[in-house]
Amino acid sequence: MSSESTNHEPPTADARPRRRADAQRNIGSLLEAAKEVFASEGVDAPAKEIADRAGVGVGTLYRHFPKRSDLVLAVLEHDVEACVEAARTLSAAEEPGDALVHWIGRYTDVVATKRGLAAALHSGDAAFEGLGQRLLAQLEPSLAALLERAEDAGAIRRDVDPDDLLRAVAHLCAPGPDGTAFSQRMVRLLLDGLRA
Amino acid sequence: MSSESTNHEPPTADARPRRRADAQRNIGSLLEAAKEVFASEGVDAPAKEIADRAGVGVGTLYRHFPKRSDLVLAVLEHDVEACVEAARTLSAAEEPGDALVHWIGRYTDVVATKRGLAAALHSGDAAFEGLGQRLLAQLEPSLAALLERAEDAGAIRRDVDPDDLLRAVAHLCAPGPDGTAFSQRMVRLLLDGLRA
DNA sequence: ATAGAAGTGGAAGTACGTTCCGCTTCTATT
DNA sequence: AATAGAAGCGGAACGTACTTCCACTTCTAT
Repeated sequence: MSSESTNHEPPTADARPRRRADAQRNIGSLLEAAKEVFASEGVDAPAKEIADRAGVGVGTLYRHFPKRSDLVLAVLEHDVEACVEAARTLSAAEEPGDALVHWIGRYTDVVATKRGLAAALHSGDAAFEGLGQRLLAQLEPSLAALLERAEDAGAIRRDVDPDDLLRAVAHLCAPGPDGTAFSQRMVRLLLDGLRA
Repeated sequence: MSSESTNHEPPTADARPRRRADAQRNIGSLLEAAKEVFASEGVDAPAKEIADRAGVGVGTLYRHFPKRSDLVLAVLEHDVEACVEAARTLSAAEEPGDALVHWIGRYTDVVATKRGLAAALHSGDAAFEGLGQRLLAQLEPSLAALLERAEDAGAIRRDVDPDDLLRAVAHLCAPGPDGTAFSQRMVRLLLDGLRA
């Protein structure tokens, strides 16, 4: 909980001169508060809860993050970047098949760990409009590269779409009575279905 | 849309003397209305919508179906029974492996067709408490029988839990941009993972 | 120091779920 | 057919949450 390095641009990032210092501070507080609240109550926790914990009014929350999905995405940014990075690292360090499996495992963890994320992704709720698309857009290239490499190595079949796979895993990550164990089992089963 | 044959017992069915005729009629109207509304707006449609369409007050809806899951389950009853029946029929008529695949296909249709059902099942929303458990309880024996037969025939691996499979398929059935096509594709992939 | 832009907070409007209870309708009984 | 009491009904009332809006505050460039 120290650095606020990432420069945030919720809406269109363009010819903005600069952002007032207090606004920047509030955005930081909101992100921190949201991370905590999301972890303990899920991504559909009341807006007031987050605003209160951040010490700002709800208006400020909505100003910076008009849709719930903006906030979720911002909180997830770090995880998503880590996934993209991991794809590079794994691809360089492991066999094509292993790299793929390990990366999927990591992605599974990210989604399964965020309480209510999987449900939110497919709730159809307007507040989460586009969340799935945006996550997909960021991760699709990473997975596509891993898949292609595995295909070329003959480790997996050739008819699997990266978007499909990302969506499927996200679906399977809804929390159940036995924590993430169920998710892990099912994702493994799905991966078995991938083999050539 | 003609017969109201099924005798409904939302709560505990026991030493109830009888049910007033108008109440029985209202329950019928509510089920019919709910089926229509669920189909067009999803299982989390506003309660008033359903009550209005049935021509009753919201109080009446809540009296007969205290939790949303009671209503959903009642509407699904017919589909669930058809699934149970299909398990018997398919098991008698087809090869073990084929029977399993066809049955899963049918189950997939049932879940994928109900707008919002998959999302509701894992929303964690209190209103849907126990819905998953109850559906699982009704369908588990059917699938267990099919699985065992397929296992004995050497068609599939032996480490698959019927509950897991039912839950996994239900998860995969959340509606996406391409209708049920995605669900079907993913379930097929999962089934490929099942092979011995 | 100051003008004006940027940002803030929370009240107000909206929507929906759920409960509660006075009133209506049914049914068993005579 | 009349009637008493049980069963059921409707919808107003209340609570919770989302979202918008604008008078007011705070910041920053000059």
